[in-house]
Amino acid sequence: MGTLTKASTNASKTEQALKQMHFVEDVGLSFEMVGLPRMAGRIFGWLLLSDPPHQSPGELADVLQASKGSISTMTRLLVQIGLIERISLPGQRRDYFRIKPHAWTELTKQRMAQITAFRQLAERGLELLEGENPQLRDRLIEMRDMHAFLEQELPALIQRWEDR
Amino acid sequence: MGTLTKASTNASKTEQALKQMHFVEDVGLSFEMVGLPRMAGRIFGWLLLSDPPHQSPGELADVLQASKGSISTMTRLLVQIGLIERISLPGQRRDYFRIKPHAWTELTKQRMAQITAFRQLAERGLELLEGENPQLRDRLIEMRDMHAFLEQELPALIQRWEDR
DNA sequence: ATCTTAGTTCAATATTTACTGAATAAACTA
DNA sequence: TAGTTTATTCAGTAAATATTGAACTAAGAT
Repeated sequence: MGTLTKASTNASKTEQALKQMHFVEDVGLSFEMVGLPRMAGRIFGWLLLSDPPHQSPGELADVLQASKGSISTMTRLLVQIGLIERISLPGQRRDYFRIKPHAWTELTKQRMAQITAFRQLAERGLELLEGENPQLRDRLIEMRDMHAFLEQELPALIQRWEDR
Repeated sequence: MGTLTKASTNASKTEQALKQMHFVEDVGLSFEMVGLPRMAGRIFGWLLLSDPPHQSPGELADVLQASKGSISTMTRLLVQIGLIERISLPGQRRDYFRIKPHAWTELTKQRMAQITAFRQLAERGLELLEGENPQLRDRLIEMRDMHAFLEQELPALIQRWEDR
């Protein structure tokens, strides 16, 4: 665990644990910035550091000092949006959660759905302004075209990432 | 205003107005999906359809049936994140709001900041796992690399859009 | 200068969202 | 089967956020 060689030359265990919890807290805040619940971020943050990488709901409730109910709800959400997955290990009794490999490409694909939604919205707007002064339509044309552009280009970008 | 030639062959004015309000409501919902206040979305939605494209706070409060305070707060927010701008017309008395040209590239740049934040978070995580089993570090390496990739590639993509 | 109209600020309120904890269910253990 | 452990559901509560409306400010009109 030591930063240098073996045991603790510098950071004590509790110091390290404190830094970890600070990290977890900050992931929570970042999730809020993106419109997701803070507790979902805390769970994700802990799963980024935990050893082993898979943790049971009980363990999560324990280290994050959250209720089981909260853990249950938030893991369900995280599974649903594709950031974590539920795994059941061979011999072991129950199941665990871990960060889904390629979680981030999942999230980007998620955003694609939003982009599509905005493009469709722009198209609905254009129907409403059908026959109107072209100047009035420009706003919506830009909105539609921009999102159509991203809809076309992002998958290629993701592909490049996956093939890297 | 008619969909076909001049006056109303089909949709009456109130029908049209209803559809417009439905559209405005849906933009509000879409904004919520992205983590912005619904009222900000309503304002933006109305500014996508309004004739003229610039509207005064009073007009906004009026059509959206919201309080002046709400309009004031939300226009401030929208200006701040770069989606709308305040304009003051030559002869006219006060100022108006309209959708900022290139509002959408602004928003995309905004998201760049989030991506940077996540990359930095991943790097902090890696420092915490320094010297640990490489398998444990993989999660954070993927997170860092993915965001670094986007940080590098998105500006080029936006550039291509602007040069189109 | 006074009146009128329009906009902003901010404290109070309403609404929404996150979180907890008790009750319930499910699954292994003995 | 009864007992133990662990997870889920859900109603209630706490906390955060959005929204209103009254008081204040500023600027044009008379």
